[in-house]
Amino acid sequence: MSQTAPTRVQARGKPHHDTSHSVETWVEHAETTLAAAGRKRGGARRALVELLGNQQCALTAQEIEDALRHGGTRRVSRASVYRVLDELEQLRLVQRVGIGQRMVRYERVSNHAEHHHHLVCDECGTVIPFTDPALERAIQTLSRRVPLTVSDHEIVLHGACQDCAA
Amino acid sequence: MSQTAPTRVQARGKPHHDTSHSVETWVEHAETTLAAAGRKRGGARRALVELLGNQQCALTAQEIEDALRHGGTRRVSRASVYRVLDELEQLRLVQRVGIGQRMVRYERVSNHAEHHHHLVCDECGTVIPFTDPALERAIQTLSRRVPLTVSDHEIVLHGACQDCAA
DNA sequence: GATAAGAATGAGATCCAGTCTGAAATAATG
DNA sequence: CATTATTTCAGACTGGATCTCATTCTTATC
Repeated sequence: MSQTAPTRVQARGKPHHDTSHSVETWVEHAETTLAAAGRKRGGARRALVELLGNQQCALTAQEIEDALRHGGTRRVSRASVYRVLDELEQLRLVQRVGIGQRMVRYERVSNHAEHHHHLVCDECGTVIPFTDPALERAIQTLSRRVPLTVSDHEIVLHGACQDCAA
Repeated sequence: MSQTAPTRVQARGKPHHDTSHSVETWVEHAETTLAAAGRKRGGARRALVELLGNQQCALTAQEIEDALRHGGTRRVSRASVYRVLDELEQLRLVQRVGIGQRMVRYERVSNHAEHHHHLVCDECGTVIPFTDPALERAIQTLSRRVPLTVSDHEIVLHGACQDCAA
């Protein structure tokens, strides 16, 4: 199991994750895919893609709207946030994460190396990403036996984080 | 992997699952727990407990309200549905299931033998329960290594069901 | 670089699952 | 059956998400 820091909106600028081994970053991939789908390049969508590209973990629409407003980037209307998120989801660039909280969260679809799941503290709501190869193998095996053409999976562990359990 | 029928609101009457090996049914356990918590026995709560006891899988609040209205049982107000669901969740008799759809779903907390997870068809929204011991073992092992006191977990496989994939 | 066609965006109305409130009904107890 | 606390109901309200449509921006073409 490897694990990174709790969810927080990343500042703009260079992505914090290591992309040196990738042929293209998620942002590049997203823009290519969008272009291939015949989309024009508006400012709102570009700002959103850039923001999502810098995130380590899932954000709510609210967090995205606030981050864009206060982050120095252009302000983006709520309608655009949801519309763009839907488009990106359609193109499999972004996925919804249903973490049991009230609000839906969104995060970019990662390449295999970055694929992760979530730990959720039911006390304070903190979301922590983790990865576990053994779990992924179990899911792979299971997916073949199931009466569903599996395209995706989601795993959430609920409990009390170290601060709240203390 | 074992698997049961797609989610559907079960008719009232005898529970469809096999309880012959249990010392007490979930409904009995729920009523005992409720009584121990000093609760009186109102009609709305009793109707809800009975309905949930007959379900194989998670329902939305809407489905519960409709099932009670049309199922011959007494009508129960929306406020009561949510209130009772909250109480039952508090007492660990019911758990929320965040399946990625808009609405939250609720299902009774099962004994170990009945513990299951969900397959969701992203086309038609059908929810199918499944169980997988290997997956549970992987989760068990993982839970010990994680910076969270794990109390629960949730696994959802997304994809296209046999009807929709065809 | 002007122009036209259509895509992208914003502001605000609208929807709806879920929550809250206050009054009325019901259950437990003596 | 009277008392008292719990339970329930109807309906108002909240807030995240969606929809509408007028306006602005992109891009293709000239």
